[in-house]
Amino acid sequence: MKKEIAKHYDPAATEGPIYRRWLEAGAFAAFPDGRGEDRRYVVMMPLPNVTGALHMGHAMDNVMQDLLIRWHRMLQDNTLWMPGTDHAGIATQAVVEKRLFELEGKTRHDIGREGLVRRIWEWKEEYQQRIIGQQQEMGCSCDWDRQRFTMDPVCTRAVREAFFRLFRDGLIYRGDRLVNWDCQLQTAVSDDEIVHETIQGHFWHIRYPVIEPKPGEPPFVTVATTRPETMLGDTAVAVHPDPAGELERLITELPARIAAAPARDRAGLEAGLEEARRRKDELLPHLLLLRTMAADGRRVLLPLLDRPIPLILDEWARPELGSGCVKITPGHDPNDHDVWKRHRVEIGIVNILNPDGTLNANAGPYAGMDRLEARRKVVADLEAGGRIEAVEDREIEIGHSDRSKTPIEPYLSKQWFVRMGEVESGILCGRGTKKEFRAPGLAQAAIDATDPAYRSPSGRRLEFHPDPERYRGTYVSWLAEKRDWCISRQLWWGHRIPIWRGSFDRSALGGILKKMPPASSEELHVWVADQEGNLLPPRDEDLPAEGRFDLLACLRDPAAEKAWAGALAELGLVQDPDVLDTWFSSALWPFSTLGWPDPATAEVEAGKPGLGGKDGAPDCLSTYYPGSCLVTGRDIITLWVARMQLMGLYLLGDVPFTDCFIHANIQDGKGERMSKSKGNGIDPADIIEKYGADAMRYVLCDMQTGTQDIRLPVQAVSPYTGKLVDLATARHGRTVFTYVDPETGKEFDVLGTIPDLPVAKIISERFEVGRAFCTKLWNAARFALMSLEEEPAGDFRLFRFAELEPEDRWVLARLRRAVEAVTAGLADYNPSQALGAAREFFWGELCDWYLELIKPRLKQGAADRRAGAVLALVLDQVLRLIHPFVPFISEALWESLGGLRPRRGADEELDCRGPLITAAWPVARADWRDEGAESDMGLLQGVVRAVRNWRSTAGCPPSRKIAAVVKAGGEDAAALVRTAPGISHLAALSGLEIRAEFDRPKTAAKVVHSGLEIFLLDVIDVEAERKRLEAGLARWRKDLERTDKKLANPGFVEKAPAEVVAEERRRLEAARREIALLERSLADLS
RNA sequence: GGGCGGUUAGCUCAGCGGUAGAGUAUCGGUCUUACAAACCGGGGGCCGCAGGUUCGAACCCUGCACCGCCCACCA
Repeated sequence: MKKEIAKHYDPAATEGPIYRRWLEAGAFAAFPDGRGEDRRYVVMMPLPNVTGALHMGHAMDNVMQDLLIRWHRMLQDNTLWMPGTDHAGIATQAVVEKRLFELEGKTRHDIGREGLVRRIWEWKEEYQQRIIGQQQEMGCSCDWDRQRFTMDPVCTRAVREAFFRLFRDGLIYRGDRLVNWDCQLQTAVSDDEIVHETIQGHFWHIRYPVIEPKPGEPPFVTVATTRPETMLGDTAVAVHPDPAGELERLITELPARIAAAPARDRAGLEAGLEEARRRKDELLPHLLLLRTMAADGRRVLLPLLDRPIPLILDEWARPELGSGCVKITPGHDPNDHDVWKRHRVEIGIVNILNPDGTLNANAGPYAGMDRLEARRKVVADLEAGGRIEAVEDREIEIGHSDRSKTPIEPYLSKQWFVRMGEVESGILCGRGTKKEFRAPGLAQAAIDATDPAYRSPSGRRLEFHPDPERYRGTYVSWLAEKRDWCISRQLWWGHRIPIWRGSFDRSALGGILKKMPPASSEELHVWVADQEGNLLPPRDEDLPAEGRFDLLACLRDPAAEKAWAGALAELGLVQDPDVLDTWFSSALWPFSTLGWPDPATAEVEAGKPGLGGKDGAPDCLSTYYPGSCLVTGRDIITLWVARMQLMGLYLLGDVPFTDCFIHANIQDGKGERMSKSKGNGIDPADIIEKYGADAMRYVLCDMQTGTQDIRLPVQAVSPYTGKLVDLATARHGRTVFTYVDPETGKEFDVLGTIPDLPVAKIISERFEVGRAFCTKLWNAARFALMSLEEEPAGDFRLFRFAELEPEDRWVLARLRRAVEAVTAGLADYNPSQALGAAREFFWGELCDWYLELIKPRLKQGAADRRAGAVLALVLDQVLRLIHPFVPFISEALWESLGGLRPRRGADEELDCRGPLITAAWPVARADWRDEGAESDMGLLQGVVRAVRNWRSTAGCPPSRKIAAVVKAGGEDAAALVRTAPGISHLAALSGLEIRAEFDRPKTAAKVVHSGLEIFLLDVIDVEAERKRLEAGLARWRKDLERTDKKLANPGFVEKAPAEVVAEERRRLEAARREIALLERSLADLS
């Protein structure tokens, strides 16, 4: 079968059809089968949010996964890559709400919960399609039939089951906490969803008058704040219980710390010491007085509201800072909240905020104002009342919501939490499984799972790559805080919390508990919570005699809900309106997608493969859990990796994956992380359109070297001049998405967000490397295929390594090394190294040397079939090696190769059936070693390079053939005889003689290479020749001098390892030899 | 404020104790029948700065400077 191969590679015409063929062949599909545990490879895709389209950072993430998956598929593992998308609760709702307001001027309250959720589903459908389209364009070989969304029925069921189990085990509680409140989205957000920004602010010092001061007592105390409006919620002023001792301790300890501190910190510490001493002398009497007043129960009057509040003693008030006194606002400051917890009986707690950020009735005359407006008014009123002692300008760090970009307010509200820390008597992990074990607490279980010395009951642990210790440090240090995880969000988009609750007085509680529906403990779990949030068993006789209590009832699944929710409602319990943090459902992703808790009954969409076992085959959960490798960026380690680990360990008794590959982040030309919101993101589709998917993948793999981050400078093609504009230096226009063309001063857009501005295409010359590689691959294959066309495909003969020519054996020996190097690079999570090894073999050895060498043999046709057979074999192996990196072009060439040469191999016939995507990964054959051939080729390359070098400096083009004589004897001569035809061909010689003795004719040039003298006849230009020889001599003399000096150093000779010294001696000898030859050549010239 | 990482050719990055590397850009040459999106050849580096350890330092140690990332409650 003859098939024309196009002269140029056209990615756009090739990629789509190839991808469709893979899909039709079911090449991405995974099914449980008989392959053992060590032959599975499972990757769970980090779920892209459905908030928007993907950028190059996602492309990196997806390409890394596809690389590993394709490699393992070729290793013949049972390979599952589970794709999916995340509902991304807060982020998606924020985007849709924003759009609703911009386009229709409506808020979520105008269209209601149902209406908003419906719109978010519409948005999700649109962006999910867009994301899948992008991933398919990149060549991602995920099992699309198994694709999941975090709000699919099967995932939702897992969320509910996980919640039920955590709740039953007392690991979920409802607490009165200060949370990070987003006043715009009106929800709590987690610490991880906050970004801190430094802004210019003020520090106000305010005087609170002392109520009826006694003689000698100060008329007021001064406190300071950056948020003056919070004073409306003050319930105390604190002073340190032992200011003298505290200052003394500082003065004693600081000198030691100063001595140990780095120089740059010293000045600050010394100033601190000086200040502490000054305070001891000047401020201490005042503080001691205040302490006595506090102990005496004295009070101060809160200005503006004229509310008496107590002076209290608490260590939070640091005598070395500010006035030594601190206002206490338990409702709006986390530290003050802690103070309140220590002084519950003495002081109150006041919430002054409404959920939307306006002040409530507790703010008295300021009620109804926005908090920032109130701040101005409070300051003005305090000033008018002479209460402001001083105002300082100061840089302050303000937490902003990552989603709405508005300042976060600490806000007192009831939220749901997962208990991360140790639990008395520990927690049972993997309950009901064979891997059941006890752990001190959720966070500790996840920490232990990464300890190299630790062996889980399953024998598995988690390891990070490519820098195990560094990333483990990030993971452990975050988990070690064991901060309870706030899982409730006041949103409408997400998994509803499956709790029905009511608040009852102790007197009513007994009766309610008696009337609880007769649901089994497998359907319903009930806790009673006291005002502190402590969980108590719902037994009337065990409860405290009085107080107010929350009754919390969790219904396990929709069936239980259907059966008993009505009964709960009749008792006065209502379902909690909140939804779960999006990370709660994504933490379950490694097993919720596989049908946990029961694959047999997992509900999947029509037409999708089921998750239960069929015809005796195991089910998906037992086959694909635990998974293999999670591929993601550093920032996700705490947000997601840690949470998947602890959920997997708790619910299934095993780590969800054993390896975590942390890849580099993509930065823009300024070195800032690429992100859509920054406006510096680029759509992989732009790059694919211009350079092709393989070119993009090639470059992403090549950039992934193991360092932190990768700079990707991009340029825009100016829509005004057509010239390139470097976005790293261009000025922004009216938004971060627009830039100003430096030449015309006109503005353009890069994302198509501003309707009236022209859009500039984005390019990055980095990707030209990838395109060049594809072109080279295409051309080399085209040459090979054209050559192979010459002979009939039918008469395949399996040649033996030993019967091949030296260059054939050389290329196979090099192939063997390349297979080892590529495999090792992939195993080490170093795609760049793996790709480099493949490229070096393909380009630097196969194309540059082997193909050129065998051209004459290929022309001989039937006389020597060996070159063609080796060529087909090596091309086969190169395509396999390169396929995970550049899947489209390699698959296309594989098809052409198969058409011409369906049977390939040497020593052993290869299995070449089927598409490349499922072909076997190359094996490094131990018997393809040939040091003799490699040394012959080394000589050939050296001589050819020497002649080319001379040609270049002498300006003698290859079209001018030259006769040459090499003076050599012994083994060198024998090797030259073997390689002479190749040398002649590659160095464009008209003839090459090897002689033991030869005197240079006057018309010959001479070049030397490793002791050999090469005479190029009838070419001489004496002056040019002299200059060239002198330059060579200078280089060698410099080398000799360096080596000589090194060997003359007795320290070196005595202390350096013997082989290093021997190597230097060899160098010295080589230099002397070359110098002697060159000197003789120079002498010959005259 | 704490932690982690980076600083090597114009650019993007390897190398991490034994003569400074790749790709790209640049310069010179070549249309050698697969490939000018190529081939051949060349130039270009106080390996951020200052000390130290070592026979020997881009590499190890200690400072300093600048850049980036993560974490953080200082009134």
